[in-house]
Amino acid sequence: MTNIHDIAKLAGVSVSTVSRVLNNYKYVSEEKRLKVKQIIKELNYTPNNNAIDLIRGETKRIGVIIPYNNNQAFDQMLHGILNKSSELDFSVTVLPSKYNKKRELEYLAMLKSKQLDALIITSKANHWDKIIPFTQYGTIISCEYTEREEIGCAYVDRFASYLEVFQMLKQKGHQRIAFTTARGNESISTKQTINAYQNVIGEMYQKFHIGNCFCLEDGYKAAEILLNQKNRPTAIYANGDEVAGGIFQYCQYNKLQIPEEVAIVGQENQPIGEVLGITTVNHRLSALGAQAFELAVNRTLDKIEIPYEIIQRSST
Amino acid sequence: MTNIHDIAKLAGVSVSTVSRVLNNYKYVSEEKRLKVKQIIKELNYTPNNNAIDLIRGETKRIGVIIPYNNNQAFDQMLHGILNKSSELDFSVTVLPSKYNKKRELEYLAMLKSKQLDALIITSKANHWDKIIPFTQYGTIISCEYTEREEIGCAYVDRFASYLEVFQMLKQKGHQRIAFTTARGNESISTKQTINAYQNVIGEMYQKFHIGNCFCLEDGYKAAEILLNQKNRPTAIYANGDEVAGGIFQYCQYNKLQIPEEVAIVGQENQPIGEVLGITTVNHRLSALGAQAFELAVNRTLDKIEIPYEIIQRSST
DNA sequence: ATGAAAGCGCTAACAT
DNA sequence: ATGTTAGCGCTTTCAT
Repeated sequence: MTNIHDIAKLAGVSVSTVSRVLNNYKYVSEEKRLKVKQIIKELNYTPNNNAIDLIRGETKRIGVIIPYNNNQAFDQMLHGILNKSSELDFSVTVLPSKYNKKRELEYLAMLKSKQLDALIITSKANHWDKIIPFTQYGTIISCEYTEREEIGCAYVDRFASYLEVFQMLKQKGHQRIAFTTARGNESISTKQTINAYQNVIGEMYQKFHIGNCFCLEDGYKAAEILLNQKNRPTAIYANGDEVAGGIFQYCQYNKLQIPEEVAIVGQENQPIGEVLGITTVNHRLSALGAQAFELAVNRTLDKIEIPYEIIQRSST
Repeated sequence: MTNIHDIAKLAGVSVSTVSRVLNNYKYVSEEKRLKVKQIIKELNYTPNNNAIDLIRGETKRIGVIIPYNNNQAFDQMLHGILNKSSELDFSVTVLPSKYNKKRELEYLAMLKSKQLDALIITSKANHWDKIIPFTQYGTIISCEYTEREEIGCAYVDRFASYLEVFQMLKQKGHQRIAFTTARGNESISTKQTINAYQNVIGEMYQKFHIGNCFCLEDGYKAAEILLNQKNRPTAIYANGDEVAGGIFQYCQYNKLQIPEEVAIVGQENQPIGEVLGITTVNHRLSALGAQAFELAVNRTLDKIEIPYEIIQRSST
């Protein structure tokens, strides 16, 4: 492997001069600059980035913790992040956590071991108290709101969006409203959904909440359970358009009129929802990811809210 | 920043002993090992990975070049890769190319500058001749078949799958078959599709080929163009289930019976296709990605074929 | 404008 | 079993 010393020797200059040429410093005579460039080209030399990272103490690399890597919501965030990374000169390393606390901490430790300049947490398993200490080693940006001032965040006011959906449904005359969520009660968004439900509808009715819904099939099964109850719900708020699609499919298969017999609302404005005419809440997760990435690159700890929008379609 | 020397000094040993403890070497007395570990804990010390990467000459990091980061097909490959990366102890850096040749070469140069141990190319813009030279700096794995023996690949026999679809359609009595593709004629899969078409149907009829189709909306527009011709096609082979979904939507909106008036075939077995009952070709892109990742990690240049499957549904 | 030299933080060959 | 030391390949003072 040819290195900076080889170049220096062959160009008849010192390593510092080569380094200056490499980094476009001024104060190098045009003559030597040209000579060095020529040798570099001849030897097809490229500097070793690990040495540069070591000495500079930064890598221009940003990590993104993603719990599931086949989930629409996190995919959207990742898309936003990746788009932004093309513009800025940073590369992104994707870190799948599956909400494993230990693994998540290992990823955080990558800040400490200088492998990452910053870390974007799309969703976390550990408590903030476990995470905050790592902010001394690099910027940490969250895609969920937190008051902790050591953490920057790009977030959407999910509680407000949940509230609005339940209110909209109630206004349309629905009294028995069910909903699905991804993780169980340990997740913030599940808590917020339940909270919003109680706020608008009142007492929580356990049989109208199905957890662990991620994909189409989960939605289908959820619908099966929900709609086979004696006093079945007249509206279902799904935690994603794919899940909503599964519910839609179940209704279609069982000849349940939408929205007359069952109204459906999804989330994230996916093509599947568009094609089925499912009312949805667009949380603009791609824009959120892009914003998070900008915060990470600029090492800014601002709290930036991304506005959501409800898209009315024929399913409500 | 505390480093290995600090630990050595405080533990009353040499740096090599600390290094040995760090790397779980034998031949360290239990006494010193304990002492070192204690000091490490006390100082909350973590080795600087850049120094390790520099000296070892490898990073345990694999790059993945992805042309579009909001495309079902590439998303699936990425999912497969990411899943595999959780098992193996490698991290993955995602490199969005948008088929920009210069950018793609910059990514390849990351092998040379030691930022990456290996590179997975899901789809490329440059000619192999431009890419091959970089194989001397690291393993390069392609997700498309190539005869070049310097390149390992995990691939699906797309030509065979295209052939089979056209044959299946022909057998069902279709004579006017149209199809959509992503990129134009510069892409391999477009060429293969056309090739298969000619092989089964005969002379290529330009008006039955719509390029630049990526999403639902593109499919809708393609259907609009295709189905408004005097001698319109009776079957459309879409280059993805989302595009197929757009075609489906157009047909539904315009009261065209599926499959009686228009048969539709998609690709990649996405939820949207499942819910709409669209016949599809599952190219098992996720498995393909996982396989590519394994090849990359093991620095193996094998050519491994992933079998595809055709899933018959009500749209044909 | 240019070069010498001191690191950056670590591993590993060599010696003991 | 442990320590000494020479790098890995680069940047950056500090002289000149």
